[in-house]
Amino acid sequence: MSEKVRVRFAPSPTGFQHIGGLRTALYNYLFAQKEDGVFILRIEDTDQKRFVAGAVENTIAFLENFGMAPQEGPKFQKDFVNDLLSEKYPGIVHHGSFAPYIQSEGLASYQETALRLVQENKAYYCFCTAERLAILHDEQSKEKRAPKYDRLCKNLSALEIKERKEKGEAAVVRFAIPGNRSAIKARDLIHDEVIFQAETLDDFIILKSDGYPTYHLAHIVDDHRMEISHVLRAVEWLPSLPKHILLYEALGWPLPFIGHLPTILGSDGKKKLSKRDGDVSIEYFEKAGYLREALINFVALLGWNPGKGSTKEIFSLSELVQAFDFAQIHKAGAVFDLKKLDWMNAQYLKKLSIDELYEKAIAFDLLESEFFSTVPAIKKSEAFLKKILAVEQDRLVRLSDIGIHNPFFFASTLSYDASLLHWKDNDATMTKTALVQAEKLLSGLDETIWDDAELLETKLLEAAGDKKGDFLSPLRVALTGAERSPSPAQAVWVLGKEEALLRIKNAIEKLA
RNA sequence: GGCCCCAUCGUCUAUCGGUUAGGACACCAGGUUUUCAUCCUGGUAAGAGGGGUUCGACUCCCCUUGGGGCUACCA
Repeated sequence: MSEKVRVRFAPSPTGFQHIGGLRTALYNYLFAQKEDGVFILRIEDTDQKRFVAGAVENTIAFLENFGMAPQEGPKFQKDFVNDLLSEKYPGIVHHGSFAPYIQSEGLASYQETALRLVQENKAYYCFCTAERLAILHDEQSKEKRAPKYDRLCKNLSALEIKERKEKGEAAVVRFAIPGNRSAIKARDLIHDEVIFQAETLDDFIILKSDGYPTYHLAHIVDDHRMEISHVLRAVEWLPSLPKHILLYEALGWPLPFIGHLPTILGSDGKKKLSKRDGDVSIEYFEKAGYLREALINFVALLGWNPGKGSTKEIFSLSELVQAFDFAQIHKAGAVFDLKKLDWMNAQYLKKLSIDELYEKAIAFDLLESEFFSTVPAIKKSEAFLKKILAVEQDRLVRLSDIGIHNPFFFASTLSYDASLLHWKDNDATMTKTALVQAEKLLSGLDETIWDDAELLETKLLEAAGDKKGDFLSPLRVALTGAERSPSPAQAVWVLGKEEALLRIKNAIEKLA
């Protein structure tokens, strides 16, 4: 490949980024990095009706947050190159020498291209109303024929077109499917050769009556203008590939390499992932406590794998760049399995240092959660939280799990049934003996030992001897009041001398 | 209806004509452990069906079946 690799992620600003968008962006980014090419963001906002305010800003932030900042595209104002944007996108400018990167900012280029096709007799104006089209489609589907435009407007005279336009009749521009083709052969990076029947193709609209282009025209004009070398997009586009090929041919432009990515399916294993499968937005997963690194890693493996017999599954972004190769991209769709995401997220959480984990937790706004709203300030301190994190790290699946499984660490008083203190069939006397012994041991320990969880563990195990359950179980319950909890040594370490001893004393009183 | 795509354990997948079909998640059992979790060991579990091609097919071809996508002045 001698030509420079230039790829683009081209979402429309119709909502927030979702799992499928993350993967499309990721594969494009990985390929660009791998080939030392350019990764471009382009906004396809040619549908005025579906425009969602804030979506462009959200998309830019999304790519930056996930470490996939594009080299070219719309950017926040701080490092702009030129600012040709209308007031529709305040605070955003074009970054790169192929501006505009937002389609609504360059309508003239699509209109000129459409006009050129009309002049060359490869496209034509159509004045048919939505009503007529609906009736036509109804008739055709009743006769079980494929809905197809009947070309009523195809041979309108120049004069008639002029008159109707002057009368104010709305017109679209339709591409005229050439009649000299029986089949259209396409070469796909992932699907290899795909052959389409030309006779099934409709004279599709390339320019809408509001002057905006449709996707079909717009993306081709821009991919050509931006010298895009490879297009990696969702497989939903595969059926319209022959239209695009015909457009490229009519325009006399070379076709980029095109690959169609497999679907990401919902948990039912059938339909493509959608809102029906719970929220699929990236924001939802971030709020649920999944790490971006884990999300990237997980989504990368949905439809791709390193191949060559590799069993590696944990990949950093840079490792993905190294391993990426679209010869290994799958054709079949992949089910989004939340359980495996949970596992992967837990793996990432375990790898972090306590300081890193703490930073993630704070960035996650952990302390603003409902659980922490009732926690006293002293137990929201950095020192205390880091102890909690150290104890919980191996048990965490998501950041949102922090604290909630061990509420007793945050409570000021414990409420539990005294019978819980007894180890197996032990009676009250034995339990009391164990707790008194523990209290004696702990109150006699040197202050420095209290900061050392491992040493505390050693001391407690020493004292327990071969009667671990008899000694440690009552102590654990005395400290936590819970059937399940971290170990007594960890509980003692987290709570500190004063609170630990108080809880043991309360437990002894419960037995009296 | 038409067109197009797809098909290995429940799920993600390895295999690119010759393997006891491998790994991971999930699940089950056992071990470590004072409980929970982590961790370790083991186990259950797959080439949709039918034809070809071939000395030999999960692998190549065809058909069937099943699933999905597209079929808008949405992308």
